[in-house]
Amino acid sequence: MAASSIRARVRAEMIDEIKVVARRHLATDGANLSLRAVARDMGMVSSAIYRYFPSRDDLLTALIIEAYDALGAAVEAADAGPDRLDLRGRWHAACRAARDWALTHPAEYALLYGSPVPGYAAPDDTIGPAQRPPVTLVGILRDGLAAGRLSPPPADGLPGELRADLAEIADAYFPGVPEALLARGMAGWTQLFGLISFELFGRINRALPHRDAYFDHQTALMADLIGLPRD
Amino acid sequence: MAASSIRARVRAEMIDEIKVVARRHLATDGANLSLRAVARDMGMVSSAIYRYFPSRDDLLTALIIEAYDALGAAVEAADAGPDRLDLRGRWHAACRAARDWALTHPAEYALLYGSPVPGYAAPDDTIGPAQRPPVTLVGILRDGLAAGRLSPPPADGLPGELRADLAEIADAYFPGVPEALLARGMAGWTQLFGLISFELFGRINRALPHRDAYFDHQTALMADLIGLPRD
DNA sequence: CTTCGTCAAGAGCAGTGCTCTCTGTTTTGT
DNA sequence: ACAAAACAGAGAGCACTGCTCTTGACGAAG
Repeated sequence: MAASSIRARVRAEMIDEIKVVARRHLATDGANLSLRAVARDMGMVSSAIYRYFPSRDDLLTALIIEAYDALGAAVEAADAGPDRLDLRGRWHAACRAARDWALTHPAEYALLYGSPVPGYAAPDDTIGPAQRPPVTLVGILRDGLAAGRLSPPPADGLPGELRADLAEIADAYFPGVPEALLARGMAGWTQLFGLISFELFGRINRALPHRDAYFDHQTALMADLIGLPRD
Repeated sequence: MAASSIRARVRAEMIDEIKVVARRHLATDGANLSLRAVARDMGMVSSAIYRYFPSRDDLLTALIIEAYDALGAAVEAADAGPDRLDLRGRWHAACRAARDWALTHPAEYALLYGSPVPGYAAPDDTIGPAQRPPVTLVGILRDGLAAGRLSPPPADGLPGELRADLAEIADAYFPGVPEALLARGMAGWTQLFGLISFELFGRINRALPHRDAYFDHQTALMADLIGLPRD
């Protein structure tokens, strides 16, 4: 058993090293990760990698899950910083953390939120980690509502079918959050994703050198839309 | 000269057919376009393609430019439908047109707004067509401002440096549009892009079957943020 | 009628993911 | 303790990719 675990430990270390090298390749060479190049860097032959990952897609999936978790952890840690009642402070901290992580890990961000690879379908293991950032954001709204520092927006503009969809999501992840507020929270999350993607994928105007200020202003606009108090 | 132009015409038709076949491959097989497969479909050998396009990236660039123009034309046509003073009608029409185009041309949309290919840098020819949708959207705000149906938002929250950046963009594309309003317009454009990307790239909640209603509600929220009158 | 530019084909290079077979080592069951 | 089974890595090979270079044929221009 102890002898078995030494083999298992070597194997686990091998898997880790493959992921580290693969992540390095991802950062330098971009999204088209080459198994052979990873193997070359490790002094192995390409077919040996298949002892540890059944296919290239499985290696990518492992990297994706870890990236989701890293992003989620960064956002959660930032949200945990300010006072619980400082809703705007938490909002900005969480948004900035997501952007900072994306800017320091552009290739991994592209892996998560870029165009999906045609043949590749993200397995179910990814959906849990993927939801950590939006759950954190809407959590800020939930806390604000509970503390009475946030009034739910009018729900009159919501069609019934959409309201039912949103209620289902709220039941699963955010019990007690009214549908209209949830919709606004999702709008904030969509905007955050759009802002980061525009900046990272280079579609943003070149004539916008002060990107930090632009980002902060746009996230503040969304905080206004959601109704976070200024205090 | 006439004989020369017959040769040139055949050449132009050849280029067109390559692009048509390539677009078909793009739609079925996804983003990794294979030159050899295109050549095979045309009954040619792969090296013959290089008579017409110096590289695969150049072929992709041609497709990208045409896709930008198609999307831009769709958005502009939709915007031209409603009465000029029906700002909200124009806004929704333009947003829906962008989404419809993306849903019917997912691979081309991914080419435009997905993760950039590592080695590939979009040439300058693309930035003109790429700006047609946002120019159209902000044009709605400009018209509303000129007609007095839209009041510019307060500019007190804008840092000076950001204000200068926005003023430069406004001078180049939207003369007369105040900085704070331009920022809101860009927020709307970012949100539109984020909404479409989330839906198309599958990151949207599976538990949201009524996507049309969701999309309309989210774009209406942005119209509220911008200050488009309800009437 | 010859010359020259264009076109398509073919071979070939370096690279890719992946499979299969072979050898050597390590762990496991008796 | 020893044989059996599992595992790790190497190597060859398949089908595919983008791209280059050379060769031969054809049509337009002088």
